Amino acid sequence: MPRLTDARKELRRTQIAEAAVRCFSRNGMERTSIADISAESGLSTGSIYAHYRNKADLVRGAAREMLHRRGDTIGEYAAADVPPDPDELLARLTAAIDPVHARVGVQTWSESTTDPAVRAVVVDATDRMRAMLHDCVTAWLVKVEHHEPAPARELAAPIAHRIMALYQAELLYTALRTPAEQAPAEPTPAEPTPAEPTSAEPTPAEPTPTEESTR
Amino acid sequence: MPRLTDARKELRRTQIAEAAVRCFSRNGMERTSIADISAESGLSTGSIYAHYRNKADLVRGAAREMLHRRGDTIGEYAAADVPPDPDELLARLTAAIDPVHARVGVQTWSESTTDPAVRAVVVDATDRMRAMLHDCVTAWLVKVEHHEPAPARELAAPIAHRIMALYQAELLYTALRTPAEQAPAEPTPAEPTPAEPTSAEPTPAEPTPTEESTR
DNA sequence: CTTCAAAAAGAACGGCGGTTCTGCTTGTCC
DNA sequence: GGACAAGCAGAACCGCCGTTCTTTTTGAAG
Repeated sequence: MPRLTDARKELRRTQIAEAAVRCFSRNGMERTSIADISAESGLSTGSIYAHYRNKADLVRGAAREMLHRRGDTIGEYAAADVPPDPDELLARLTAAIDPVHARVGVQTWSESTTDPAVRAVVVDATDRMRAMLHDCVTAWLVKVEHHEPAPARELAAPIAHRIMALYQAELLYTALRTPAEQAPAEPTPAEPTPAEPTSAEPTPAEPTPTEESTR
Repeated sequence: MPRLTDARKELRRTQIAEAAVRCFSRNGMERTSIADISAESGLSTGSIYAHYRNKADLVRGAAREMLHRRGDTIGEYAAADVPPDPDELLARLTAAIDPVHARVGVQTWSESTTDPAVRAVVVDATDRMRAMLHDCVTAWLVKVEHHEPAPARELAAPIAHRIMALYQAELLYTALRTPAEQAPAEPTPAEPTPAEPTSAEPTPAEPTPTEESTR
């Protein structure tokens, strides 16, 4: 049966998921339409449904994709050969934060509030990452601080929990601080920007209010 | 001009805002329709628009309402006559967390990602609360630890920042841990629960997966 | 190279939901 | 207590968006 080869199919899925993440970062999950994701991914609306059952499934897939990618990135930063002390560890995690992922990450938390499937993904990723931090801190206690391995694991647990909490707060601050950037001007053939016909929102609101002040 | 008296009008606004918060807690902001809020508040769809210009305005109002209420609650807990030490302070803040507000709070963060007006509200509330913590910690340093007032304020800043971060993480954990409860069975005259006609979601998903495991 | 089912494109559909409109009702001011 | 603008209810409207259907293209297998 001539289907797409599994590798190619998986490629399509991540292609769509990554496009979705970019859209979410700009407009939020619920405000992003399938049409938006189609345009961003270069596919058509119909094709999306060949790879994801529906929008909820896509959201779940995109969340999983993003969290796994972030987990990998963080693993690299955190698991140096010589274990960093907790402050240094947190500093590295913080430095690795990508604003786009931070925004979508926070949106994912919000979605977890409502959708059990997304919550499962988020809770799993969180547990996974906390476990990694736990190992990391334990290694530091043993190799650098010369603790015994057994009590070290006990001591490491609350420290890892704390690092996790501070990291999540940092993620939130990044999401709040960074303004959502526009889509990178699609190469449309004509139309030299017809001077903004309508101002879109009936609520004028402050024109980008109090930018900095959370940190 | 016979309008409603200002007090009464404000009453309606908070009535609507509180109903909105309850709906948001159950279904999320975007999945909540104006009709839902109408039903919850006991008003009609048309009336809502006599008090809020549109849904975005309502969301902003509800967010402000909830954050102010939370700020007040926290102020009471935190500002005891004898200043608590940082650990005790955090413990009190944590104890005061209401699951409903936690969920809507996280949703508010997510909305800030997209809507500058909501972001302004959130950032303002955050700054306000951090300032309060700063005062609180400073008071503790001065009155209990017998520091000089001037350096105490310097010392208090990073501590307040940390307490804030840990509190926000705790808010997130509460939001992730607590399952969204159902609406409290409207007193509908007849219909003795006709055995759930359709299961609403095409994706069956796990029937409430891995409940606990985040903390 | 041919074949054939799957994948892709894009139009079409159906309904949900935000907003508005039309009378009826209420409460405030004189 | 009356009058009149407002609040209010509920129906009606309209556009958007998730999903599906139809047709065309693509690409793996023999």
